[in-house]
Amino acid sequence: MRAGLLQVLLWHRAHEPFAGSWALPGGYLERGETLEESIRRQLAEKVDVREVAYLEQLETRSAPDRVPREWQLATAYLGLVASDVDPRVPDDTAWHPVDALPPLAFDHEAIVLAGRERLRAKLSYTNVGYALAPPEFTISQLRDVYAAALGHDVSATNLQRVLLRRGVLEPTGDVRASGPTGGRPGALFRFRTHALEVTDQFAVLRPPVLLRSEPFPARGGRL
Amino acid sequence: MRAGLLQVLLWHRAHEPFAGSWALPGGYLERGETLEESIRRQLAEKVDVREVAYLEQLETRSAPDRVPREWQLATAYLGLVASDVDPRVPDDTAWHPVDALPPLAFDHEAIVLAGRERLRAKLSYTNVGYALAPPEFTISQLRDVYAAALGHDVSATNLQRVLLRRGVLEPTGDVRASGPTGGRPGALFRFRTHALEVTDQFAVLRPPVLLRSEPFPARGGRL
DNA sequence: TAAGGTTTGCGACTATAGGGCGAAAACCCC
DNA sequence: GGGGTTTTCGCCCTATAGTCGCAAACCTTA
Repeated sequence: MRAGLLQVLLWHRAHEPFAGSWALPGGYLERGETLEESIRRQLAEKVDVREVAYLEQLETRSAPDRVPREWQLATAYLGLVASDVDPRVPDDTAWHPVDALPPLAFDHEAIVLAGRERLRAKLSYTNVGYALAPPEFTISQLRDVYAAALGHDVSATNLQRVLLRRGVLEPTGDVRASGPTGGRPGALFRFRTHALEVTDQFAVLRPPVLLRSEPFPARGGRL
Repeated sequence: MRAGLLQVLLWHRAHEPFAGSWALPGGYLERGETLEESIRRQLAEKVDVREVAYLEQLETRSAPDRVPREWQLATAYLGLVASDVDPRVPDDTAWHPVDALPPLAFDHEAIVLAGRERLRAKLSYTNVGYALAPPEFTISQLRDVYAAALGHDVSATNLQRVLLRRGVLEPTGDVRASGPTGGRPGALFRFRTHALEVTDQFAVLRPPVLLRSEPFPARGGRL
């Protein structure tokens, strides 16, 4: 996430198959390694990205023809890097806006799109935003992050109200030092926790409320 | 799903490791096979279940110690069988209520619980119900199915209103022939489609409504 | 120091989806 | 026809969130 756009880190493939096209970074699992450990290792070793704030398994893809003349399964992960960190990446890799992908190798385009959908959904009902935003931020900054990820405008008023009511954000008490182009400085917020939390409220068809203790709190001796 | 309870089909293991305990049905992937094809094959061949109305990949588990003295990955799937079908299963397999699981082999307990959570979540914002319910049903029957899967009481009134408004259910026009213990016969409904559909309304932070054509539809020349 | 421009904060209003409840309707059995 | 049971339906209430507009706070420039 940079330059106001949601971006993916891609490798430029030098060898067949798909020499010349772009692909998601990845590699083979080593013995005794967890999938997640492997992902983190590949990211660190191969593209020197260590600041992955969130990592989630997407899907294991098994179509027999996904790799030409080979039978190969791949497990895709979604990894998020905050908008304020800018890891130096090797020459053969580059960030690409998700909205304007070059031709991708294998089934990687489907994977990227699936990842974007997953991210968009989770932004709605979890606090994953913590993985995209800087440690502290104004609501406007956060709005830009959400807008980039969601792909449409977001109302700062609404964003603030929703995330505050859910207890996802908390004010730091500070105010941003200097506005970018003048204007009232914004209050700073942070995500209350940097671990994934799900907003329960989306469980429709909720369990009935039974013990409503004190159904009618003493209302002043009406009888 | 039978007897008003959410149930899982389990194998009784005859050999080590975990001889004597129960396990999820499964097996090895064959060359050139898709994971989903493999699952369907295993279910058909080994436990003779062919009526899987819904199949969804859960997660690929890779902990190195999940299988003793071996390194083995497994991809778990969630499969749903409608409450009215009762496949005959071999002697070494049986349905178990998810709420009262026997000790399970490997990491299968975690998988079952993950599957239940996934199901519960998807019942809220998709039409997966079609995979659990009979082709036609009264709201009460559907309520029982939902209650079993969700693990808590469900209001028939509410269920009907919600699913009708979402356009998930449609009335067949018929009425159930004979009530079980007398009482008013219920109207019959069916799921409008038996393919997965997601209720969009849960995307909070929706895109702003721009072109509100006809903001104030001709209200009778009030100046 | 005052005016103008810009951004942020916040409250008021509205819309809508869902939950709870109770009365009426439709059936069975006696 | 009366009593019991289940279903249906309407009404009311709440919670969540989308929209709007004005006031507040800051900067720059005259």
